[in-house]
Amino acid sequence: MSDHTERNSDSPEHTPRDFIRTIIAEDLESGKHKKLITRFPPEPNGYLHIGHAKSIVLNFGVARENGGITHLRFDDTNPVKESTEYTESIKEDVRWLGFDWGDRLHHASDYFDQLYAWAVHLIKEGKAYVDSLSAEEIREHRGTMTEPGKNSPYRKRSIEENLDLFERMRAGEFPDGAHVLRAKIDMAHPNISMRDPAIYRIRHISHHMSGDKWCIYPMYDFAHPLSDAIEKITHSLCTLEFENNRPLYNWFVENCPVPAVPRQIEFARLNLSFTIMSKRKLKLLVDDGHVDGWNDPRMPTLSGLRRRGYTPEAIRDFCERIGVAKRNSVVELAQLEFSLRDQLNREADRRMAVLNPLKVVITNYPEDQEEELDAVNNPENADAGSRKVPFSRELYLEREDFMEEPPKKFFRLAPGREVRLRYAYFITCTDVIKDENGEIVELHCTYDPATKGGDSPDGRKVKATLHWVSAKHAFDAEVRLYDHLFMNPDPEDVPEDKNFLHNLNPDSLNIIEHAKLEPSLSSSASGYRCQFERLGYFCVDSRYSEPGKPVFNRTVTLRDAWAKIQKQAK
RNA sequence: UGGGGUGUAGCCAAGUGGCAAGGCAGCGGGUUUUGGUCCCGCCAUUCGCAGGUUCGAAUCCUGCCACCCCAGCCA
Repeated sequence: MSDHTERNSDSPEHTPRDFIRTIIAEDLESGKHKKLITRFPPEPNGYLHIGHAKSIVLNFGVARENGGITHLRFDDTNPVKESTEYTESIKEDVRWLGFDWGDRLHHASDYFDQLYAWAVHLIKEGKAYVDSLSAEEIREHRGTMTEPGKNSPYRKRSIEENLDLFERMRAGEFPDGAHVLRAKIDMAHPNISMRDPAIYRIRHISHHMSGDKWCIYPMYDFAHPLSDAIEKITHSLCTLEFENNRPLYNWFVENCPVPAVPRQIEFARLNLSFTIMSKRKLKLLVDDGHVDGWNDPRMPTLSGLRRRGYTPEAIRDFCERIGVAKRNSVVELAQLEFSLRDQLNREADRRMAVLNPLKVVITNYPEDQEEELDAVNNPENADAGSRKVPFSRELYLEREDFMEEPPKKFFRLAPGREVRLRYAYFITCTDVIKDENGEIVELHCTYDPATKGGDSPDGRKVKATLHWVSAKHAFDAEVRLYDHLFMNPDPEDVPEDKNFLHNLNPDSLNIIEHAKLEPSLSSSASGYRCQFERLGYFCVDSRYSEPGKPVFNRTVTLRDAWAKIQKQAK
């Protein structure tokens, strides 16, 4: 099944980490089930997002831990909204996340014949009937949350008539909406989903899998439990909003001659601060051009996170850390970013890049001299080795790393102050060159040749180490900086007359067209990830990059104590 | 106002009658050629509220309050 490195697989399997694992452990221990089978059942009507990742990690994870298996099953019972474009993206995303369903790829549509047979079975048992009321009339008969519903006048049709009508529905004799097959349960049931729910509707539309074979399609409430039963799913894990449907789920399983009895267990779906998870709303962002597409790096879709530079390991780690419970909750985005940085810190190579360049001339460095300095690739991983970085008389430093009148807690470069250039030399600022508007255009500094490599033989200290790039050797590239797509931690928190679009962050994308990168970055391939020292983790964008002309996305910033100090000062 | 759920720190989350795990965030300190990482320390006398049972209650009982879900021929 999963072939990724199992960082957490050493966790004591005998101590369940959540209520679902506790239930499963009991069922396995009691012998109720000999083998665990779970399933991930997406409807192919959109792209997968980080919320789906929680479900995927849970379903595949719990099976793996217990020597069980997981099916990937497309819940494709509504051809009006589904397509193969979505099934393909879903398979790609599940694979990317690191999970393998093997030969267990299924579709609810694979079971249409069996489902139809069981619908006929229910009719024969007097437990289903064809209703010919209009959709609106059915709604009127349903009652309300506090009042019972009323029986449809068609509820007492004979079994023979129901059989005939249902067969003709299937044969295409009726237009959409003319009839519907309903389970005969109890129109006065306090649980509205038990008030004779529809189980088949007429839809003259071809299906992405079954083509034009059918013009009637089963409803979720009917198809899902029975598909689970057909596949002998032992534990059917879904989100809280289906809790109301569980009695119905069980009713179908109990009233059809199924080969196994699955158990539905509900858990809270993932909510993330500064993020929306609704497929409908994400689609709106795409359709209205607020983002670049489903895989825009600011989107919470798996394809968006992937393009942004997130790793599957980090997403899995996040899903494992947040746990599984029944209480509605909103996880802070910082939690996701922690898992990301945790991995990238260990694995990403370091590089130097200057986003907002300020020219610096080392006045006592020989005009035509150049040298190659050794730079460690990853201080967290000696195996990553080192590289050479060119140094010369003219350099670029980050503008924010110099202040003419530094406040007390600023310990980077300032007039007369000495700092270290990473892997290079100590330099001291001697002059500040300004243009006619008083803007700083250049700095003059001197270097101490004895500090080559960054160590001072006399043991003197500097309070800051800055990243830099040799001007002559710098490689120009576009760098895209991302911020929260929404300004409010709760995007839905808006004034009376507004919707979530009101909270869109106008500064969620900041494009730097000419960042100065160290030359080793010029040949970076799409998807390449590294840390730009002191700035954050970046990756080569898969959409805008061209051979020899990489465009970088900022995946996430580094934690920044100085930024925190500045923020507090305000 | 019917039914189904859920309330433990700023955010997640264990805990199931024996004296409030862990993570994130935050704060303080140490190390550091990234103001990163790492390390150390602090961060709930109290578990939605009020009663009750008990030697002992976040855990059991009663009542109340708050929030979420359900009236698709969506899933």
